Amino acid sequence: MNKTKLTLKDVAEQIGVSTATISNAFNRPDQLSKSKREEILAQCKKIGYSGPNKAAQILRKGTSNIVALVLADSISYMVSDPVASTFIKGASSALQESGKHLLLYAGDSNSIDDVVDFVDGFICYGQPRNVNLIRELAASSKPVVTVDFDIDNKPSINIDNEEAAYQVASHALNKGDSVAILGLRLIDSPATCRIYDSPLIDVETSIAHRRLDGYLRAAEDKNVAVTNEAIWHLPESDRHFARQAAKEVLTSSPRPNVVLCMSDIIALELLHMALEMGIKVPQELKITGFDGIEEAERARPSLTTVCQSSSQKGVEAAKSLLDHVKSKNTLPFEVRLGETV
Amino acid sequence: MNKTKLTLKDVAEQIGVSTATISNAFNRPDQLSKSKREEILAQCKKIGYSGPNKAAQILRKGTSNIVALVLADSISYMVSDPVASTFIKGASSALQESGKHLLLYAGDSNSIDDVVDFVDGFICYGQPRNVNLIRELAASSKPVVTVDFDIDNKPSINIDNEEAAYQVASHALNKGDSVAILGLRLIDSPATCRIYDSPLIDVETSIAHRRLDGYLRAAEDKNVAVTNEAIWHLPESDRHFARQAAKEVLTSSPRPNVVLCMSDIIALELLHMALEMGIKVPQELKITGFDGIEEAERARPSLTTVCQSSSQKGVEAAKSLLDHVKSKNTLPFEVRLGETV
DNA sequence: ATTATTGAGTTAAACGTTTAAGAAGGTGTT
DNA sequence: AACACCTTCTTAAACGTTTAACTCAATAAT
Repeated sequence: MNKTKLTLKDVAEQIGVSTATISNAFNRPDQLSKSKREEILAQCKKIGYSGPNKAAQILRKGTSNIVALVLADSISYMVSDPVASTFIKGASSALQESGKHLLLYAGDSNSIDDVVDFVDGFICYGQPRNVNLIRELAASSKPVVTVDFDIDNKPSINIDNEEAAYQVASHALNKGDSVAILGLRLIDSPATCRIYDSPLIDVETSIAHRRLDGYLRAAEDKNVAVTNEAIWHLPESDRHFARQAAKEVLTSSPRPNVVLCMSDIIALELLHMALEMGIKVPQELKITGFDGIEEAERARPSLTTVCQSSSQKGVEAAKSLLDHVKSKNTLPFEVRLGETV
Repeated sequence: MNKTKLTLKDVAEQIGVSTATISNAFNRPDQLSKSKREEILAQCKKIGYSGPNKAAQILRKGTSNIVALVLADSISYMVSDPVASTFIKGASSALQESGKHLLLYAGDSNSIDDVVDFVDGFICYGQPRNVNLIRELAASSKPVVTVDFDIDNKPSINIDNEEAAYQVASHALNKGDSVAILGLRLIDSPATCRIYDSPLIDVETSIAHRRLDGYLRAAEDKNVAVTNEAIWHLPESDRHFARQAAKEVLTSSPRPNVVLCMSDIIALELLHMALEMGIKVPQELKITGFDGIEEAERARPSLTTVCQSSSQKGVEAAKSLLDHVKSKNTLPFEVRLGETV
């Protein structure tokens, strides 16, 4: 309740020891006799000194216990997307266990240099709109781990998207012969559209392209032709974008009998619209999703999809950052056969 | 690309001016001739100095541009709850506009003192498990704004929960005569249960109690008796807790024909279970929710509920913090009549 | 009895800035 | 010509810690 905040120096004077001793009492118990330490700590409590100022510690120690979570999109989007928010869950709980704090950072802002000086590391989640921004981080001396994309050989957490896409597509294509693909962020367009011959973006780093590769390999294996007119681009895994794409796909003629969707959100929206239109699933239309969110399992008919544990990804990302493990980390996935194929 | 990070001092020496001048070039353009400033900035860019170290700035200036969002529950829960995550959306976008960063802080951890030294302020969202922790913050010199609860006369963002509850309950009670209430965090129990005569918690601060007051006033006005056996406590607005409570309510005899739920998540779960059991809504059972989430509008029959804008709450909370507005801020709400009453 | 070794604490130099106060020179007023 | 007044820049003291290097006894080893 004092007017001005107590400093370590004040406290040292009052107790009658050096500042180093106070500091050690809080940070390095081995540098001190046990009795003195306890005495000091007790005195501090009495005086009302709650420990060394963190801002000063950050400067002096060069470490803050703060980890930045750099999200590809706006925080808005990320927090509403079940996959992303589950990831945040996992990451935050793992970090919290290690006493780290989580700074939420939206990749669509450009003030990352505001924090790079004091943050302990970066977890970069999801294909960023601006790859260069991440490259900048990677060039800093701070540890970086990427999730759901790959960059500059930094440690990264991912599943084998190509193989997962291949497997789930293969199931659907067993019983279908004309296919459409609802893809995610394949080209540079803010709206839902067919990709036609627009140039694909971020082909080396993005999981969307790994999934596309898998779909196409499956199609090839089954001798199903896929033209660019059967491939849609959605700028985000969002209900509204999905709804529009679903409408376009379902009203296109000839209507495909297999639709491969790069997220469950998209697939579910397609499923609902198909049912509204009286299309029988899976008899007339086979649908696959991606991610394995809860809602996909609850849906009727239940969705066929690739299950991956977003929260585990979060945990692994945090661990990887904290342990400075430099290796690539490929997590397992599982195809869940629902009633939509 | 230098081995060791450049400091402002290094740069000053290289350019041949004082450190103050460099600092002013970055922070106080008015202290400098325009030409000199531009020259310095250009030189800095060339040398590879990206600006004053933020950790040092935080210590010296005593401000960090970081705002802590203190969540009542675990980050896990908050991020999955549509209401909370929408709030985070709003808050984060408003903060971002002002160049502030968002530190996510889970109220169930106890390391708040780790950040109190350098954070610029606190937004406290939702009735905290540990009110004393928030009191501690309130006692610090940093600005605090609370949302969805009230403490120590700090600025707070809220709707008139009592009135809102009263209004929505009144609609339902027009056509019903026996009532149950599915409440949120009314007593100190980690499980779903009737409250019977357990002592209510946080009666002065919690919105759950304001809502309960509203429900009870409405019931009184309609001459409907409400015993404590008709009031359930749920520890969280979670599907699983809701499911259990729904089951208990729907199988209790006599079964109430009005159920007032303190969140849409709870109400929706009740609705689904009722439909599964073949109970006709609203003919045999009237249901009201609270919050006005998207899913409530999409449901069939659509939910009757109190609509409040969580994202606007977020924006207002951020503004209130940034502008140091000390006044209480009561936001509007709106009762949306769905097909469930 | 001398020399190492250890334990407990202190001294003082960082960490990288910001900013009040001051100096030097130029411009305008009387 | 003397004075006040800007403008532009510099000096140096904070901001609140941590930690390597040092001192001083006391204990152990030879």
